[in-house]
Amino acid sequence: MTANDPNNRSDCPLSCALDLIGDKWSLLVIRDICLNKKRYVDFQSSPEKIPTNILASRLKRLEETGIIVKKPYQTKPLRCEYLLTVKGADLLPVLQTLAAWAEKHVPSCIPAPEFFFTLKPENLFTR
Amino acid sequence: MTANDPNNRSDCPLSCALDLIGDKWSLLVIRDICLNKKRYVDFQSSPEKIPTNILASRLKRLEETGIIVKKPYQTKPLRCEYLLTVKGADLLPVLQTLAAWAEKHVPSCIPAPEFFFTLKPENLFTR
DNA sequence: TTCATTACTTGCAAAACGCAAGCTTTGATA
DNA sequence: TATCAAAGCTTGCGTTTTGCAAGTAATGAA
Repeated sequence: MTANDPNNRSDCPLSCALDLIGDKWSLLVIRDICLNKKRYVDFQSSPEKIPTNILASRLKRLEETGIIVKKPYQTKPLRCEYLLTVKGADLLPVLQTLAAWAEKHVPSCIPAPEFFFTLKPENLFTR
Repeated sequence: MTANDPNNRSDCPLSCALDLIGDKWSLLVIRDICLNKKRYVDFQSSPEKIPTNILASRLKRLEETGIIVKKPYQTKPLRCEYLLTVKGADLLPVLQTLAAWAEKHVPSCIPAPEFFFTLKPENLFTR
């Protein structure tokens, strides 16, 4: 036996987490939602310039893994917004810790705005 | 202008952090070192079974970015161990936060041992 | 002399990525 | 009415990265 779930490399919580969001883009999409971006074009407008096919595939995967939900906000034409679930909002402390690490150790980065570190998961998810 | 450092996708601290360790394997190697693994074979023995060429390339990159150091512990034959720098040890809180998230939200994972959450960066790095 | 260990490197096929272009639905504009 | 723009994608295709297997070099042990 290798892992409870064959999609996981092992049962280690860290390994399981990285199997879900361990890539270059997923956490940036989640960051964007934390910063109140909701729509496809919003994510595309971020400075990292995520390729459109990658964005589509990440949104799909994050939805499939229950980290975000896709919710219509108008019908003609059908337009959806992407929102965090509780599972997704609970990634905020990870983002904050990682951002703090970079501010301390990566000279080329520019500090995140103060308010980012004051955000709390319970204010971010949908119900 | 896109980013201070052309290797970075943007100047966002999160983006900078992910440019360094945002992949499936890097944080697992760092986890291993936190758990007192030091040598090439130690990393290979972890349950995720990292491919040997990937391991070599990650160790190289982590060293180049100042997250780990490669240090000889014997000369005949020359054998080295990999240790965390301060920069690397300071990733521990990220690992702990991410592991806690997975324990809460990923049903298939098995909780990390208690002591993992009691570790502190200042006890992990070399001087 | 052969075998085992450690720490890698190399080759190659498969998968993922990234860029550009195209498509669909709808509302606005001329 | 014809054209245009916006939003949210999909498709094609070349490049890069990954992952598996095998091979290599240095040394010590049997």
